[in-house]
Amino acid sequence: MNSQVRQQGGADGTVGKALEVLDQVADKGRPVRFSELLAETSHPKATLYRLLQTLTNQGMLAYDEDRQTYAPGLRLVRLAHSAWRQSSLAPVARPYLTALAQKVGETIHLAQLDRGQVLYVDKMNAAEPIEMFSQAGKVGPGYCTGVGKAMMAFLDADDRQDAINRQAYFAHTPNTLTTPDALAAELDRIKAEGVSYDREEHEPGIICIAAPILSSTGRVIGALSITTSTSRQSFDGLEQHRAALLRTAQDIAGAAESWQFPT
Amino acid sequence: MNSQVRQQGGADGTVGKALEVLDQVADKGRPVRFSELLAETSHPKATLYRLLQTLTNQGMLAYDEDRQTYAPGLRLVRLAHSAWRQSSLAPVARPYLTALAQKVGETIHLAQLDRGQVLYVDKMNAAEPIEMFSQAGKVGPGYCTGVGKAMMAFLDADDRQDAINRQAYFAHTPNTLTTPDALAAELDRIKAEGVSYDREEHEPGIICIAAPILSSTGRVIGALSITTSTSRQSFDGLEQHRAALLRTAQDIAGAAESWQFPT
DNA sequence: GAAACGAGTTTCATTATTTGGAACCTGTTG
DNA sequence: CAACAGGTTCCAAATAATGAAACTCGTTTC
Repeated sequence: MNSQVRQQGGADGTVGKALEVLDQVADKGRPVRFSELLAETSHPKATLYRLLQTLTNQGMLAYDEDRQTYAPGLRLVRLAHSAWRQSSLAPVARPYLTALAQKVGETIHLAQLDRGQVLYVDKMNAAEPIEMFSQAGKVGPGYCTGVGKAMMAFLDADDRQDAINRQAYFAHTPNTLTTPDALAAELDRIKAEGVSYDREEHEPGIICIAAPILSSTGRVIGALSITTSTSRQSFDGLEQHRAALLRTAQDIAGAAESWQFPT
Repeated sequence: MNSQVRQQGGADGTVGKALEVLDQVADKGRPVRFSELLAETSHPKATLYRLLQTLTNQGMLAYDEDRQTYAPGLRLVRLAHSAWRQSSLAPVARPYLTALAQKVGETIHLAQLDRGQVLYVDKMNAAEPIEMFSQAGKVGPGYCTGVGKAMMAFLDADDRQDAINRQAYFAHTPNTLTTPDALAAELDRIKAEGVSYDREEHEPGIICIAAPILSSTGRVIGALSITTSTSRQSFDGLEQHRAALLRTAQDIAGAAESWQFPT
């Protein structure tokens, strides 16, 4: 039913269940009725009811009395504000992204890895002005995006295997890698080469070149990509930007390193 | 110690406690150590430890092994993406804000009420490009901001009283209203007049004019403000924008009304 | 207009989870 | 090397979550 990756393995207690419900509501992308959630969940009526009550009570969900629907609550927006500022690369990387976007004239994505999935934390659309949350916070698959593969390639063995296992391997296009083995092989190539490509593996006509952002100790902290469409640019065109991309990735890594919070 | 408003009255069960801890970490605004949290909380060591474990496990917190610190996790960013799109006025209001910002050439804020506090969901800075989460998600006090007072003024009796009770009444400036009675009186005036003002009540030199955004049934769904500084504009200058402000508020209300999700 | 229905809410004895004091690690400091 | 501080784990007692069933209340059906 859901071609996305499963995320929370084991439920840790009540909190885990509550957050699972929260995700369920959020994933819907629109206000949901109690019964709709009930149909999808394994929890009995009363349990689901109380979980929703608690979450609503806490402002994590908003309940529309008129329509009898639940939607993600504003408290999340408040919390995310902190999360974005602290745990994401975005604030630090902003200036570098801007510079790169202007230089290459293509769309730049900044992403981080969240449980095997790609979480876009910033986007720069050379031409148009920035779109807020409409882009930051979006998630995408790890196995068929440039940034996803770039980050996975540089994980250590355990985490890498874990990430490989979490993928959904849905064939979005004829070029999509659809087996763990194929992905693993591609990751090896990427690690050797230093950059990854999306060869229309996610959406037809969309290609990109991506590079990981690595800390001085070699840990993956994010990735950066230059995206374009086959109608605008050839693959060779992207290749031209390789140096600038790698340079920017390094710059961001450096900035992130030095800008650790004052303790 | 904390001059802000208390938010979650009673703890609902384990989930409530976990979210309380989450807030605590988020409010710090920087990575925190276990012991630092322990010192502030009433929970015993073991309990706090397990709550943090659970939250980290779930991706609501991120744990930095090297530094042994906790920070809000990326899962929040993902969730907030949904929340912002669904529960906030921002996506609908965007075009109207842009138009208004260009017309008046001042900073525009769009806010909603979250438990007596003002939550800014969008901002338009006529001149500069938009800053992402750095503005959206920010919270402010209700009793001494234009948008806060505008929203409170149009709540129904119960909610209004509740909101009045939740305020901290800290005297940020000599003009700040510091008693529930003074605030109530001001709210009456605002309700009669239709717009509210911030007369340097929050920050010296900063003034604004704000209007509520009301649904067709009269429910408060948000507020809108035009902000400037005394050095740039007089009070009368702001007054000039009253009509445009009210007009925009109405337009947004209309747009929000018709753009309810397809059920 | 009564009866059946569907969606949501509450009850209560049972069961499973959370609790927290204290003991236990483990790397640091005097 | 002993004392220590910041973390982590144990386990019996206390508490909170569970879920089948009963109950509202507003609709639809006969």
